[in-house]
Amino acid sequence: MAAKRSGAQGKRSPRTDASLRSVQEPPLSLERIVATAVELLDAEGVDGLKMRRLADRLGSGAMSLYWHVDNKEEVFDLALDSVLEYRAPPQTVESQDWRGEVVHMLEDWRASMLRHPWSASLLPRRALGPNILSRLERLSKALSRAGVADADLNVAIWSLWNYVIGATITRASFDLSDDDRAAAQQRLTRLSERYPTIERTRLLLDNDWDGAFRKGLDFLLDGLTPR
Amino acid sequence: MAAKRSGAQGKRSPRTDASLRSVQEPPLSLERIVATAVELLDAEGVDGLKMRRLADRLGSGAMSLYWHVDNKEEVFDLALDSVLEYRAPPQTVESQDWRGEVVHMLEDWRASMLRHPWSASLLPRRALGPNILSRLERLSKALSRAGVADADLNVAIWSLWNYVIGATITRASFDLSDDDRAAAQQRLTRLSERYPTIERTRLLLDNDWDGAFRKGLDFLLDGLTPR
DNA sequence: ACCTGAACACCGTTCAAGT
DNA sequence: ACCTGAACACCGTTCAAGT
Repeated sequence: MAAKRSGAQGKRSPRTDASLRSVQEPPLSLERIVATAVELLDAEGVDGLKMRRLADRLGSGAMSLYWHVDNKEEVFDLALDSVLEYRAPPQTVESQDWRGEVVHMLEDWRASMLRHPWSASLLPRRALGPNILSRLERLSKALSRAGVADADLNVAIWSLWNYVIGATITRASFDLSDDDRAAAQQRLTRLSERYPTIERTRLLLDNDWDGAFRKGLDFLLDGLTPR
Repeated sequence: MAAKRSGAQGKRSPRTDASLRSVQEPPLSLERIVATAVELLDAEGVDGLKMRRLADRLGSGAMSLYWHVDNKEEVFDLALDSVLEYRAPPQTVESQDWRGEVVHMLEDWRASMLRHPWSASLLPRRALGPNILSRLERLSKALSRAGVADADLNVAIWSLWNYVIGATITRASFDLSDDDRAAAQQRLTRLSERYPTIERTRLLLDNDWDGAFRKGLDFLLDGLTPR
Protein backbone atom coordinates (compact mmCIF):
# COMPACT_ATOMS: atom_id res chain seq x y z
CA MET A 1 0.00 0.00 0.00
CA ALA A 2 2.66 2.47 1.04
CA ALA A 3 4.81 1.33 -1.85
CA LYS A 4 2.02 1.93 -4.25
CA ARG A 5 1.98 5.65 -3.63
CA SER A 6 5.68 6.10 -3.01
CA GLY A 7 6.50 6.24 -6.68
CA ALA A 8 9.70 8.29 -6.16
CA GLN A 9 10.39 7.71 -9.84
CA GLY A 10 8.20 10.70 -10.47
CA LYS A 11 6.19 10.46 -13.62
CA ARG A 12 6.77 6.95 -14.77
CA SER A 13 4.75 5.85 -17.70
CA PRO A 14 1.18 5.01 -16.64
CA ARG A 15 1.56 1.81 -18.59
CA THR A 16 4.36 0.59 -16.36
CA ASP A 17 2.45 1.67 -13.34
CA ALA A 18 -0.62 -0.13 -14.56
CA SER A 19 1.18 -3.33 -15.40
CA LEU A 20 2.92 -3.31 -12.04
CA ARG A 21 -0.37 -2.97 -10.31
CA SER A 22 -1.94 -5.65 -12.40
CA VAL A 23 0.92 -7.93 -11.46
CA GLN A 24 0.32 -7.23 -7.81
CA GLU A 25 -3.45 -7.31 -8.07
CA PRO A 26 -4.73 -10.01 -10.41
CA PRO A 27 -8.14 -9.25 -11.84
CA LEU A 28 -11.27 -10.08 -9.97
CA SER A 29 -12.82 -13.49 -10.41
CA LEU A 30 -15.45 -15.48 -8.60
CA GLU A 31 -12.77 -17.89 -7.47
CA ARG A 32 -10.62 -15.16 -5.99
CA ILE A 33 -13.60 -13.54 -4.33
CA VAL A 34 -14.66 -16.78 -2.67
CA ALA A 35 -11.14 -17.64 -1.51
CA THR A 36 -10.67 -14.18 -0.02
CA ALA A 37 -14.06 -14.32 1.63
CA VAL A 38 -13.03 -17.55 3.36
CA GLU A 39 -9.82 -15.88 4.55
CA LEU A 40 -11.75 -12.94 5.88
CA LEU A 41 -14.33 -15.15 7.59
CA ASP A 42 -11.59 -17.22 9.20
CA ALA A 43 -9.89 -14.09 10.47
CA GLU A 44 -12.88 -12.04 11.57
CA GLY A 45 -15.88 -14.30 11.91
CA VAL A 46 -19.34 -14.00 10.37
CA ASP A 47 -19.79 -10.41 11.41
CA GLY A 48 -16.41 -9.50 9.99
CA LEU A 49 -17.38 -10.18 6.41
CA LYS A 50 -18.30 -6.86 4.89
CA MET A 51 -18.51 -6.14 1.23
CA ARG A 52 -16.29 -3.08 1.53
CA ARG A 53 -13.70 -4.94 3.54
CA LEU A 54 -13.73 -7.85 1.14
CA ALA A 55 -13.23 -5.48 -1.79
CA ASP A 56 -10.35 -3.83 0.07
CA ARG A 57 -8.53 -7.13 0.43
CA LEU A 58 -9.03 -7.75 -3.24
CA GLY A 59 -7.68 -4.35 -4.16
CA SER A 60 -10.83 -3.29 -5.90
CA GLY A 61 -13.68 -0.90 -5.37
CA ALA A 62 -16.53 -2.12 -3.25
CA MET A 63 -19.00 -2.11 -6.10
CA SER A 64 -16.88 -4.23 -8.41
CA LEU A 65 -17.91 -7.31 -6.50
CA TYR A 66 -21.48 -6.91 -7.62
CA TRP A 67 -20.63 -7.68 -11.17
CA HIS A 68 -19.49 -11.17 -10.14
CA VAL A 69 -22.02 -11.80 -7.43
CA ASP A 70 -25.66 -10.96 -6.88
CA ASN A 71 -25.42 -10.05 -3.22
CA LYS A 72 -23.72 -10.83 0.06
CA GLU A 73 -25.84 -13.92 0.63
CA GLU A 74 -24.32 -15.52 -2.42
CA VAL A 75 -20.84 -14.89 -1.06
CA PHE A 76 -21.83 -16.81 2.06
CA ASP A 77 -23.25 -19.72 0.07
CA LEU A 78 -20.17 -20.05 -2.09
CA ALA A 79 -17.72 -19.69 0.79
CA LEU A 80 -19.59 -22.33 2.74
CA ASP A 81 -19.69 -24.99 0.08
CA SER A 82 -16.06 -24.35 -0.87
CA VAL A 83 -15.07 -25.34 2.63
CA LEU A 84 -16.99 -28.61 2.65
CA GLU A 85 -15.13 -30.44 -0.08
CA TYR A 86 -14.38 -34.04 0.83
CA ARG A 87 -11.14 -35.65 -0.19
CA ALA A 88 -11.70 -39.36 0.17
CA PRO A 89 -8.85 -41.23 1.79
CA PRO A 90 -6.73 -43.52 -0.37
CA GLN A 91 -9.02 -46.43 -1.05
CA THR A 92 -8.43 -48.99 1.65
CA VAL A 93 -8.08 -52.37 0.07
CA GLU A 94 -10.90 -54.09 1.85
CA SER A 95 -13.73 -51.67 2.45
CA GLN A 96 -15.42 -54.17 4.68
CA ASP A 97 -14.95 -51.88 7.67
CA TRP A 98 -18.06 -49.82 7.09
CA ARG A 99 -18.10 -48.50 10.61
CA GLY A 100 -14.56 -47.18 10.48
CA GLU A 101 -15.50 -45.55 7.21
CA VAL A 102 -18.53 -43.81 8.66
CA VAL A 103 -16.58 -42.62 11.66
CA HIS A 104 -13.84 -41.28 9.42
CA MET A 105 -16.29 -39.41 7.22
CA LEU A 106 -18.02 -37.77 10.13
CA GLU A 107 -14.84 -36.88 11.97
CA ASP A 108 -13.51 -35.36 8.78
CA TRP A 109 -16.70 -33.43 8.27
CA ARG A 110 -16.52 -32.03 11.75
CA ALA A 111 -12.82 -31.22 11.40
CA SER A 112 -13.42 -29.38 8.14
CA MET A 113 -16.02 -27.21 9.76
CA LEU A 114 -13.95 -26.56 12.86
CA ARG A 115 -11.13 -25.31 10.66
CA HIS A 116 -13.60 -22.60 9.66
CA PRO A 117 -15.61 -22.00 12.80
CA TRP A 118 -18.18 -19.81 11.07
CA SER A 119 -19.21 -22.62 8.72
CA ALA A 120 -21.17 -24.99 10.93
CA SER A 121 -23.77 -22.47 12.00
CA LEU A 122 -24.25 -21.41 8.39
CA LEU A 123 -24.77 -24.88 6.99
CA PRO A 124 -28.30 -25.69 8.17
CA ARG A 125 -29.71 -22.37 6.99
CA ARG A 126 -28.58 -22.58 3.41
CA ALA A 127 -29.34 -24.56 0.33
CA LEU A 128 -27.32 -27.74 0.10
CA GLY A 129 -24.39 -27.28 -2.24
CA PRO A 130 -22.79 -30.06 -4.28
CA ASN A 131 -20.05 -30.77 -1.77
CA ILE A 132 -22.39 -31.39 1.11
CA LEU A 133 -24.73 -33.45 -1.06
CA SER A 134 -21.82 -35.62 -2.05
CA ARG A 135 -20.96 -36.17 1.60
CA LEU A 136 -24.53 -37.25 2.29
CA GLU A 137 -24.45 -39.60 -0.65
CA ARG A 138 -21.28 -41.30 0.56
CA LEU A 139 -22.71 -41.59 4.04
CA SER A 140 -25.89 -43.13 2.68
CA LYS A 141 -23.96 -45.68 0.72
CA ALA A 142 -21.86 -46.72 3.68
CA LEU A 143 -24.86 -47.13 5.92
CA SER A 144 -26.72 -49.03 3.26
CA ARG A 145 -23.77 -51.35 2.90
CA ALA A 146 -23.75 -51.78 6.66
CA GLY A 147 -27.18 -53.29 6.45
CA VAL A 148 -29.42 -50.38 7.39
CA ALA A 149 -32.75 -50.97 5.68
CA ASP A 150 -33.96 -48.39 3.18
CA ALA A 151 -36.92 -47.66 5.42
CA ASP A 152 -34.55 -46.57 8.20
CA LEU A 153 -31.97 -44.88 6.05
CA ASN A 154 -33.35 -41.37 6.15
CA VAL A 155 -33.76 -41.48 9.89
CA ALA A 156 -30.21 -42.73 10.26
CA ILE A 157 -28.78 -40.03 8.05
CA TRP A 158 -30.69 -37.20 9.68
CA SER A 159 -29.72 -38.49 13.11
CA LEU A 160 -26.06 -38.40 12.20
CA TRP A 161 -26.50 -35.02 10.54
CA ASN A 162 -28.15 -33.66 13.67
CA TYR A 163 -25.43 -35.03 15.86
CA VAL A 164 -22.57 -33.65 13.78
CA ILE A 165 -24.16 -30.27 13.22
CA GLY A 166 -25.11 -29.85 16.86
CA ALA A 167 -21.70 -30.97 18.11
CA THR A 168 -19.78 -28.75 15.75
CA ILE A 169 -21.82 -25.61 16.23
CA THR A 170 -21.59 -26.04 19.98
CA ARG A 171 -17.88 -26.71 19.94
CA ALA A 172 -17.15 -23.77 17.64
CA SER A 173 -19.17 -21.40 19.82
CA PHE A 174 -17.69 -22.49 23.11
CA ASP A 175 -14.29 -22.17 21.58
CA LEU A 176 -14.87 -18.52 21.00
CA SER A 177 -15.78 -17.72 24.57
CA ASP A 178 -13.50 -19.54 26.95
CA ASP A 179 -13.81 -16.79 29.53
CA ASP A 180 -17.57 -17.02 29.51
CA ARG A 181 -17.21 -20.71 30.05
CA ALA A 182 -15.09 -20.30 33.17
CA ALA A 183 -17.50 -17.67 34.40
CA ALA A 184 -20.45 -19.97 33.75
CA GLN A 185 -18.81 -22.79 35.69
CA GLN A 186 -18.08 -20.43 38.56
CA ARG A 187 -21.68 -19.31 38.62
CA LEU A 188 -22.67 -22.94 38.48
CA THR A 189 -20.53 -23.80 41.47
CA ARG A 190 -22.02 -20.91 43.37
CA LEU A 191 -25.47 -22.28 42.62
CA SER A 192 -24.51 -25.87 43.18
CA GLU A 193 -27.55 -26.48 45.30
CA ARG A 194 -29.78 -25.70 42.33
CA TYR A 195 -27.87 -27.80 39.84
CA PRO A 196 -26.24 -30.53 41.91
CA THR A 197 -25.99 -33.19 39.23
CA ILE A 198 -24.32 -31.23 36.45
CA GLU A 199 -22.16 -29.64 39.11
CA ARG A 200 -21.03 -33.03 40.29
CA THR A 201 -20.05 -34.25 36.85
CA ARG A 202 -18.40 -30.91 35.98
CA LEU A 203 -20.40 -30.74 32.79
CA LEU A 204 -19.18 -27.29 31.79
CA LEU A 205 -15.54 -28.02 32.53
CA ASP A 206 -15.30 -31.13 30.42
CA ASN A 207 -12.61 -30.27 27.89
CA ASP A 208 -12.27 -33.46 25.91
CA TRP A 209 -14.36 -32.39 22.94
CA ASP A 210 -12.83 -34.79 20.47
CA GLY A 211 -13.22 -37.73 22.80
CA ALA A 212 -16.79 -36.85 23.68
CA PHE A 213 -17.67 -36.51 20.01
CA ARG A 214 -16.23 -39.91 19.26
CA LYS A 215 -17.84 -41.65 22.20
CA GLY A 216 -21.26 -40.17 21.54
CA LEU A 217 -20.97 -41.10 17.90
CA ASP A 218 -20.21 -44.66 18.89
CA PHE A 219 -23.29 -44.76 21.07
CA LEU A 220 -25.42 -43.43 18.25
CA LEU A 221 -24.02 -45.95 15.78
CA ASP A 222 -24.63 -48.72 18.30
CA GLY A 223 -28.28 -47.78 18.35
CA LEU A 224 -28.51 -47.23 14.63
CA THR A 225 -27.15 -50.51 13.36
CA PRO A 226 -28.82 -53.88 13.64
CA ARG A 227 -26.92 -56.04 16.04
CA MET B 1 -49.43 -10.02 32.73
CA ALA B 2 -52.44 -8.10 31.52
CA ALA B 3 -53.81 -8.38 35.03
CA LYS B 4 -50.79 -6.74 36.48
CA ARG B 5 -51.31 -3.54 34.55
CA SER B 6 -55.05 -3.45 34.82
CA GLY B 7 -54.91 -3.58 38.58
CA ALA B 8 -56.27 -0.07 38.90
CA GLN B 9 -59.36 -1.04 40.83
CA GLY B 10 -62.53 0.75 39.77
CA LYS B 11 -60.68 3.43 38.00
CA ARG B 12 -62.42 3.80 34.69
CA SER B 13 -64.35 1.72 32.21
CA PRO B 14 -62.33 -0.76 30.14
CA ARG B 15 -63.07 1.38 27.15
CA THR B 16 -61.45 4.38 28.65
CA ASP B 17 -58.62 2.20 29.79
CA ALA B 18 -58.13 0.93 26.25
CA SER B 19 -58.15 4.36 24.70
CA LEU B 20 -55.81 5.59 27.37
CA ARG B 21 -53.42 2.81 26.58
CA SER B 22 -53.52 3.57 22.90
CA VAL B 23 -52.71 7.16 23.63
CA GLN B 24 -50.20 6.67 26.39
CA GLU B 25 -48.29 3.44 26.61
CA PRO B 26 -47.43 1.80 29.90
CA PRO B 27 -43.93 2.63 31.05
CA LEU B 28 -40.96 0.70 29.82
CA SER B 29 -39.68 -2.22 31.82
CA LEU B 30 -37.23 -5.01 31.21
CA GLU B 31 -40.10 -7.47 31.27
CA ARG B 32 -42.05 -5.58 28.64
CA ILE B 33 -38.98 -5.12 26.47
CA VAL B 34 -38.17 -8.82 26.52
CA ALA B 35 -41.76 -9.88 25.82
CA THR B 36 -42.02 -7.49 22.89
CA ALA B 37 -38.65 -8.61 21.56
CA VAL B 38 -39.95 -12.18 21.49
CA GLU B 39 -43.05 -11.04 19.61
CA LEU B 40 -40.94 -9.18 17.11
CA LEU B 41 -38.55 -12.09 16.66
CA ASP B 42 -41.45 -14.48 16.13
CA ALA B 43 -42.94 -12.19 13.53
CA GLU B 44 -39.84 -11.08 11.66
CA GLY B 45 -36.99 -13.44 12.46
CA VAL B 46 -33.52 -12.70 13.75
CA ASP B 47 -32.83 -10.03 11.19
CA GLY B 48 -36.12 -8.34 11.95
CA LEU B 49 -35.14 -7.37 15.47
CA LYS B 50 -33.97 -3.80 15.29
CA MET B 51 -33.66 -1.47 18.20
CA ARG B 52 -35.67 1.23 16.48
CA ARG B 53 -38.44 -1.16 15.53
CA LEU B 54 -38.53 -2.63 19.00
CA ALA B 55 -38.85 0.84 20.49
CA ASP B 56 -41.62 1.64 18.01
CA ARG B 57 -43.66 -1.34 19.17
CA LEU B 58 -43.16 -0.23 22.73
CA GLY B 59 -44.27 3.27 21.93
CA SER B 60 -41.03 4.83 23.08
CA GLY B 61 -38.04 6.52 21.57
CA ALA B 62 -35.30 4.26 20.32
CA MET B 63 -32.79 5.42 22.86
CA SER B 64 -35.01 4.75 25.84
CA LEU B 65 -34.21 1.07 25.59
CA TYR B 66 -30.61 1.71 26.46
CA TRP B 67 -31.46 2.71 29.94
CA HIS B 68 -32.84 -0.77 30.63
CA VAL B 69 -30.41 -2.74 28.54
CA ASP B 70 -26.72 -2.49 27.73
CA ASN B 71 -26.97 -3.35 24.06
CA LYS B 72 -28.77 -5.43 21.47
CA GLU B 73 -26.88 -8.57 22.44
CA GLU B 74 -28.45 -8.47 25.86
CA VAL B 75 -31.90 -8.30 24.32
CA PHE B 76 -31.10 -11.52 22.46
CA ASP B 77 -29.85 -13.26 25.60
CA LEU B 78 -32.91 -12.35 27.61
CA ALA B 79 -35.37 -13.19 24.85
CA LEU B 80 -33.71 -16.55 24.38
CA ASP B 81 -33.76 -17.68 27.97
CA SER B 82 -37.31 -16.44 28.45
CA VAL B 83 -38.43 -18.86 25.77
CA LEU B 84 -36.73 -21.88 27.30
CA GLU B 85 -38.65 -22.13 30.54
CA TYR B 86 -39.67 -25.67 31.37
CA ARG B 87 -43.01 -26.42 32.96
CA ALA B 88 -42.71 -29.90 34.34
CA PRO B 89 -45.71 -32.11 33.73
CA PRO B 90 -47.91 -32.98 36.72
CA GLN B 91 -45.78 -35.42 38.63
CA THR B 92 -46.64 -38.86 37.40
CA VAL B 93 -47.21 -41.11 40.35
CA GLU B 94 -44.60 -43.68 39.53
CA SER B 95 -41.58 -42.01 38.01
CA GLN B 96 -40.12 -45.37 37.19
CA ASP B 97 -40.46 -44.68 33.49
CA TRP B 98 -37.21 -42.79 33.13
CA ARG B 99 -37.15 -43.24 29.39
CA GLY B 100 -40.57 -41.75 28.83
CA GLU B 101 -39.48 -38.90 31.03
CA VAL B 102 -36.35 -38.22 29.00
CA VAL B 103 -38.25 -38.40 25.74
CA HIS B 104 -40.86 -36.00 27.06
CA MET B 105 -38.25 -33.51 28.21
CA LEU B 106 -36.47 -33.51 24.91
CA GLU B 107 -39.59 -33.33 22.79
CA ASP B 108 -40.77 -30.44 24.92
CA TRP B 109 -37.44 -28.73 24.54
CA ARG B 110 -37.60 -29.07 20.78
CA ALA B 111 -41.22 -27.93 20.66
CA SER B 112 -40.44 -24.86 22.74
CA MET B 113 -37.73 -23.86 20.35
CA LEU B 114 -39.80 -24.55 17.25
CA ARG B 115 -42.49 -22.26 18.59
CA HIS B 116 -39.82 -19.57 18.27
CA PRO B 117 -37.82 -20.62 15.23
CA TRP B 118 -35.07 -18.06 15.81
CA SER B 119 -34.21 -19.52 19.21
CA ALA B 120 -32.45 -22.77 18.37
CA SER B 121 -29.70 -21.22 16.31
CA LEU B 122 -29.10 -18.66 19.03
CA LEU B 123 -28.79 -21.13 21.87
CA PRO B 124 -25.34 -22.62 21.26
CA ARG B 125 -23.69 -19.24 20.81
CA ARG B 126 -24.75 -17.71 24.07
CA ALA B 127 -24.09 -18.10 27.73
CA LEU B 128 -26.33 -20.68 29.35
CA GLY B 129 -29.16 -18.99 31.18
CA PRO B 130 -30.94 -20.39 34.24
CA ASN B 131 -33.77 -22.00 32.29
CA ILE B 132 -31.53 -24.02 30.04
CA LEU B 133 -29.31 -25.01 32.98
CA SER B 134 -32.33 -26.27 34.79
CA ARG B 135 -33.29 -28.38 31.80
CA LEU B 136 -29.82 -29.90 31.73
CA GLU B 137 -30.01 -30.62 35.44
CA ARG B 138 -33.29 -32.49 35.08
CA LEU B 139 -31.96 -34.43 32.14
CA SER B 140 -28.87 -35.37 34.12
CA LYS B 141 -30.93 -36.61 37.00
CA ALA B 142 -33.16 -38.74 34.82
CA LEU B 143 -30.22 -40.33 33.05
CA SER B 144 -28.46 -40.93 36.32
CA ARG B 145 -31.55 -42.62 37.66
CA ALA B 146 -31.67 -44.72 34.50
CA GLY B 147 -28.34 -46.22 35.44
CA VAL B 148 -25.93 -44.22 33.31
CA ALA B 149 -22.62 -44.17 35.15
CA ASP B 150 -21.19 -40.83 36.22
CA ALA B 151 -18.24 -41.42 33.92
CA ASP B 152 -20.56 -41.56 30.92
CA LEU B 153 -22.98 -38.90 32.03
CA ASN B 154 -21.37 -35.92 30.36
CA VAL B 155 -21.03 -37.76 27.08
CA ALA B 156 -24.66 -38.80 27.27
CA ILE B 157 -25.86 -35.28 27.96
CA TRP B 158 -23.78 -33.67 25.25
CA SER B 159 -24.90 -36.32 22.78
CA LEU B 160 -28.53 -35.57 23.49
CA TRP B 161 -27.82 -31.84 23.43
CA ASN B 162 -26.13 -32.18 20.04
CA TYR B 163 -28.99 -34.21 18.69
CA VAL B 164 -31.71 -31.85 19.85
CA ILE B 165 -29.88 -28.69 18.81
CA GLY B 166 -28.96 -30.05 15.40
CA ALA B 167 -32.44 -31.39 14.75
CA THR B 168 -34.18 -28.22 15.79
CA ILE B 169 -31.93 -25.80 13.96
CA THR B 170 -32.26 -27.87 10.82
CA ARG B 171 -36.00 -28.18 11.09
CA ALA B 172 -36.47 -24.49 11.77
CA SER B 173 -34.34 -23.52 8.79
CA PHE B 174 -35.96 -25.87 6.30
CA ASP B 175 -39.28 -24.67 7.49
CA LEU B 176 -38.48 -21.18 6.38
CA SER B 177 -37.59 -22.12 2.84
CA ASP B 178 -39.99 -24.68 1.52
CA ASP B 179 -39.53 -23.46 -2.02
CA ASP B 180 -35.80 -23.92 -1.84
CA ARG B 181 -36.42 -27.44 -0.66
CA ALA B 182 -38.56 -28.35 -3.64
CA ALA B 183 -35.99 -26.74 -5.89
CA ALA B 184 -33.22 -28.71 -4.21
CA GLN B 185 -35.07 -31.97 -4.69
CA GLN B 186 -35.66 -31.15 -8.32
CA ARG B 187 -32.00 -30.41 -8.84
CA LEU B 188 -31.27 -33.64 -7.04
CA THR B 189 -33.51 -35.63 -9.35
CA ARG B 190 -31.84 -34.02 -12.32
CA LEU B 191 -28.49 -35.14 -10.96
CA SER B 192 -29.72 -38.51 -9.85
CA GLU B 193 -26.75 -40.26 -11.38
CA ARG B 194 -24.43 -38.37 -9.05
CA TYR B 195 -26.44 -38.95 -5.90
CA PRO B 196 -28.30 -42.20 -6.53
CA THR B 197 -28.69 -43.31 -2.94
CA ILE B 198 -30.17 -40.19 -1.39
CA GLU B 199 -32.25 -39.84 -4.53
CA ARG B 200 -33.63 -43.32 -4.05
CA THR B 201 -34.64 -42.75 -0.44
CA ARG B 202 -36.05 -39.27 -1.23
CA LEU B 203 -33.99 -37.81 1.58
CA LEU B 204 -34.95 -34.22 0.86
CA LEU B 205 -38.64 -34.94 0.48
CA ASP B 206 -39.06 -36.72 3.77
CA ASN B 207 -41.61 -34.62 5.59
CA ASP B 208 -42.16 -36.54 8.80
CA TRP B 209 -39.95 -34.36 10.98
CA ASP B 210 -41.60 -35.27 14.25
CA GLY B 211 -41.45 -38.95 13.53
CA ALA B 212 -37.84 -38.83 12.42
CA PHE B 213 -36.90 -36.90 15.54
CA ARG B 214 -38.56 -39.46 17.74
CA LYS B 215 -37.11 -42.48 15.97
CA GLY B 216 -33.58 -41.09 15.92
CA LEU B 217 -33.89 -40.22 19.58
CA ASP B 218 -34.91 -43.77 20.33
CA PHE B 219 -31.87 -45.08 18.49
CA LEU B 220 -29.61 -42.76 20.42
CA LEU B 221 -31.14 -43.75 23.74
CA ASP B 222 -30.77 -47.40 22.78
CA GLY B 223 -27.06 -46.85 22.36
CA LEU B 224 -26.72 -44.67 25.42
CA THR B 225 -28.28 -46.89 28.03
CA PRO B 226 -26.80 -50.10 29.37
CA ARG B 227 -28.92 -52.99 28.23
C1' DA C 1 -34.54 7.73 37.84
C1' DC C 2 -36.00 7.75 33.35
C1' DC C 3 -36.46 9.32 28.62
C1' DT C 4 -35.29 11.98 24.30
C1' DG C 5 -33.52 13.91 19.44
C1' DA C 6 -29.58 14.92 17.00
C1' DA C 7 -25.53 13.11 15.34
C1' DC C 8 -21.75 9.74 14.25
C1' DA C 9 -19.73 5.98 12.11
C1' DC C 10 -20.94 2.64 9.84
C1' DC C 11 -23.70 -0.91 6.47
C1' DG C 12 -25.61 -3.22 1.72
C1' DT C 13 -27.00 -1.94 -2.50
C1' DT C 14 -28.93 1.20 -6.65
C1' DC C 15 -27.64 4.03 -10.23
C1' DA C 16 -25.57 6.54 -13.78
C1' DA C 17 -21.41 6.65 -15.65
C1' DG C 18 -16.87 5.43 -17.09
C1' DT C 19 -13.41 2.06 -19.81
C1' DA D 1 -17.42 -7.06 -20.43
C1' DC D 2 -15.86 -5.09 -16.43
C1' DC D 3 -15.22 -1.55 -12.97
C1' DT D 4 -16.16 2.89 -10.37
C1' DG D 5 -17.72 6.93 -7.00
C1' DA D 6 -21.53 9.20 -5.34
C1' DA D 7 -25.63 8.62 -3.11
C1' DC D 8 -29.61 6.39 -0.63
C1' DA D 9 -31.82 4.16 2.95
C1' DC D 10 -30.78 2.16 6.57
C1' DC D 11 -28.21 0.40 11.31
C1' DG D 12 -26.40 0.40 16.51
C1' DT D 13 -24.85 3.40 19.66
C1' DT D 14 -22.68 7.99 21.93
C1' DC D 15 -23.73 12.22 23.78
C1' DA D 16 -25.60 16.21 25.78
C1' DA D 17 -29.72 17.42 27.34
C1' DG D 18 -34.33 17.30 29.09
C1' DT D 19 -37.96 15.79 33.04
